[in-house]
Amino acid sequence: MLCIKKLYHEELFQLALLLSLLRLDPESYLGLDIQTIGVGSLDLNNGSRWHTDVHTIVHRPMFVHPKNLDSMLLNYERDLFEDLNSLGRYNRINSGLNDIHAYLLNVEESGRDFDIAGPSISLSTDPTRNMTSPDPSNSSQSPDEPTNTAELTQEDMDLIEVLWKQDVDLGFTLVEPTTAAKKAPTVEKGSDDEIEKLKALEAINGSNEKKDTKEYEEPQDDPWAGLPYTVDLETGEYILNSGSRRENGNNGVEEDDHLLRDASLGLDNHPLAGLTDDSLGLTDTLELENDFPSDLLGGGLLGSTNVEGLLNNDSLDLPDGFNLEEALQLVGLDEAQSEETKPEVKKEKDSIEESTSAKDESGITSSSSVEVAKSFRCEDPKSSDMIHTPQFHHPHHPHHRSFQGRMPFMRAMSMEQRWQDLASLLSLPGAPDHFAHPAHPGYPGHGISHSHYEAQRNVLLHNATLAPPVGDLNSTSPYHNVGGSSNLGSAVATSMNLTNSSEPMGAESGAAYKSEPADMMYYHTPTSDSINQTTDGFLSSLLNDEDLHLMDMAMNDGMYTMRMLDNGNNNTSGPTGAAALSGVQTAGGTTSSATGVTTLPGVTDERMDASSDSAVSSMGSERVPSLSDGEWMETGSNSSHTQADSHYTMDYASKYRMSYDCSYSVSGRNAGSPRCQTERTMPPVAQKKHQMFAKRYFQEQGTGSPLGATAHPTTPMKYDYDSHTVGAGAPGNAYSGPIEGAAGPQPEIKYSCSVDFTRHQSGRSAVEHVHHNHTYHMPAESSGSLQRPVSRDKKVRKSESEEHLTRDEKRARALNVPIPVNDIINLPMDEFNERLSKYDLSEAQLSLIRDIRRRGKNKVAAQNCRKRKLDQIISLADEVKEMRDRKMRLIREREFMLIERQRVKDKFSQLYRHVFQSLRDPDGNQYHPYEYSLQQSADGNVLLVPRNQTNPHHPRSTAMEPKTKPDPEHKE
DNA sequence: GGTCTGTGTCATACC
DNA sequence: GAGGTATGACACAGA
Repeated sequence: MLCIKKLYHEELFQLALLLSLLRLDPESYLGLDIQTIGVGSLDLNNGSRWHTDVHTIVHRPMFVHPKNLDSMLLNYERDLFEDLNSLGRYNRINSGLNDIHAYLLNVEESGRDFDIAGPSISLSTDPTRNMTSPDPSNSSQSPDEPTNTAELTQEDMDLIEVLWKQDVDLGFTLVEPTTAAKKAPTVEKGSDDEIEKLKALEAINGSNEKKDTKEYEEPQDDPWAGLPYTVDLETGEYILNSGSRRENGNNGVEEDDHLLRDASLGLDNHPLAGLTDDSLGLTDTLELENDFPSDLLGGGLLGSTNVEGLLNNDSLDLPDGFNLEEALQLVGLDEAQSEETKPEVKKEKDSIEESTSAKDESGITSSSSVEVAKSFRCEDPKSSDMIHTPQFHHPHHPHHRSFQGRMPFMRAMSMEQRWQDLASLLSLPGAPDHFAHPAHPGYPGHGISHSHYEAQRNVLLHNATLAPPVGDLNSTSPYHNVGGSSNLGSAVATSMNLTNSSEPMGAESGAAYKSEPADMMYYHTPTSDSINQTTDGFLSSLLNDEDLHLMDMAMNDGMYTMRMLDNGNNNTSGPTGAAALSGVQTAGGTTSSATGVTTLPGVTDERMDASSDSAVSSMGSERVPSLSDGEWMETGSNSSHTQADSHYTMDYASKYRMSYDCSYSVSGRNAGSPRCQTERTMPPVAQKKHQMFAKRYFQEQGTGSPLGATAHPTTPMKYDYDSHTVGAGAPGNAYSGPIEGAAGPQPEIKYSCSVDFTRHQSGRSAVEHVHHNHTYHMPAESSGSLQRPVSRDKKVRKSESEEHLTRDEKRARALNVPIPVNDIINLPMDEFNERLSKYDLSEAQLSLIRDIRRRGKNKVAAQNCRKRKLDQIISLADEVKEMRDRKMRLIREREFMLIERQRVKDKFSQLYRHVFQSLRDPDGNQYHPYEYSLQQSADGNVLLVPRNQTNPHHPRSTAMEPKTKPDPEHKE
């Protein structure tokens, strides 16, 4: 309760300063003040007393020169919040208020009515002068404004005198002359030097407490928080207001002093060292009673450097020498680190900070007339910090955290609320009815709060040895809803939840959080054809907007484009996808359809399916110009290339789509791809056998048979093309079919008629499949009139086509190799040998044929290999991104856990102090924190272990008197 | 003219 | 061992 008083006085003091500065009538403000600050907990006997008390205190600043009030206020605030030792200095500054504390306590304990004169006495040793010597500057006040000092002097003087005497009679230690003297001048003179005098006073007090402050390891921590104490005005020492206080005398005071100082010391020595943050908002007694988280707090899970190192390490435990960033840069993920990792967290912080700042600012600037508030906020950065009290809750701001340490939550909240109150107050400065706080219409004021407080106090006082818990401070005010560390944790949790929940749509954090949906989209898009087809741009946008930004930039034109193309082609592999095909596929398909050869759906499907391979299709697309120019297609190389591509496509598709595409996609993005799904439908038959089967099947089926075979989507197309061309062209007629067909269903077929070699080749494919023994010279003649138009075009381009001949094709032409290069390359071995056996080939020819076949095979293999590499890179990039996202999630979780740990630490520290301070030796004295510490044994008992006792498991072995406390009481 | 990219080819290893 | 495949390395052409 006294702590509340302390805060209360602190609040009042500043509030009074503000009121004085604003020329407000303290008398009219009193009720408002009481309700605003919620001093119901301060109600000793009845509310009216506090009114008077407030009145008295409020008048104190009136002795300050009004001209200096502003600067004084700033200095005061600065002293309060700037210095890390603000608490100690604050105590010094407010020693006069502490005097009031002492007086109030004395009065309260004495059982007599609390009266106004007591505090007045503490404020000034020369009340007469206070009353009779109003500050000259007060004359500058508006004559309409009430003269507060006059009121005080008129009414209070007598009371002061009487109570002074009463205090003396009751044994209350009067204000030390020096203490009074250091207040009196400030109050009396009201000169321009008041600021300096305040400083001097601080210095004086500082010298008096130098001994004490130097022992504070963390002075910002108020060791007296939550303790009933008074300030010995003679010695300046803090006197614990316990039942043994008077008995112990100065020894007790010193004991308490040490104890309180050790409140942080003990914690420092405790596994929770460093946790001296005395956040009053945390002290919810009920929560404390359910918590003794030493194990948790001492656990190294969160604090382990392993985790930190792991999280901070971008290498992700990659092998030595592996530069992830370099690798990421290669795949375009490098910059994502800087854009998503740090900025993300930073943005998250900043967003909260900005929101809180905006909130505070809005609350402050709600009244434009609050000049003081503005100057406060603008001129004094500390004040600005003070205004941003909600930021203290944010764990991401170390300075805020530290600030939080030296600024109790209640106080912080009070400051903010005070501003708001003042803002509201200034809106109706002259309003007669101030007793209902305009800004808090629903605020109950004394009654409820008081009763609440009383209830808790009574409960707590059941244990006479227990000091009033710090935590019940919050019970009387709504502040605990705002400033508690639990709220801190919850706020963070809320923040986390918000950020998590808003990840897909978050603006700031979205940059990082969107990545997960993006991942989902990205990884899961292949599960749907429609998505693949329609979300190409969507994916790109997502990727661009998020973590994949750079990756997308790096890959969208390459890898992803290929992938999209792959998907697109794959999507077009269906019956309806023919229109989407372009280049060779489209040409072939349209040609086929244009020829009216409606028996080619399978063919079209095959070709499309054959082109479904991304790498091949892209390459095939690139080949389109060459294919379309006819010259390239005209020669055997054309057919060779086409079939090579087709073969490659088919080969790759048939072999890798299942075995590679699905298996290599580590990230699983292709797991559900239609391609793989389609591929899965394919029986895992050996490709070579499959191809052979296909070819033989067509051969066996004859010209008309391929339709059925080609209609099967999984049928290899390597030779289907030739087969269907035969079948499509003219079943049963090797020459009248695709080759000589007027419509020329296939480009190569159309062009193949014009050139002898090509004719042989094209005719070969048709003839040989059917008759197995048709010279490639025949097709030209046998092509008949149907082939003439085409052959004319081909002849025109003949010279051009020769330029596009591959080396092998040229060599083959030079050596008059009777077998088309395409066949040389793509024919199965047995058939290839069969073909070879049909010709009487020279050694050079045979060698060339075998080299051509080898190179052709190798070329396809190289293409497949490259595509495989590309896909592997993409997969790795996806994995890297996934890992990065996971890392970010873990970092966020870790931050959250750290915040939670800090919150629990705070609770524990308070609990520790609470329990330790409640312990009494047989004589009723408190244990010295320097000498004892609370530790928990393995069996759960809380032990009071001497500090020189390092082993907590054998506390009784020491010379000191370790005490085992039952858990129900002390584990709380 | 240098660089980059795509492609073909060779050599090699492996199946 | 032959054939096919995979892959690194190199060369070349084109942008």
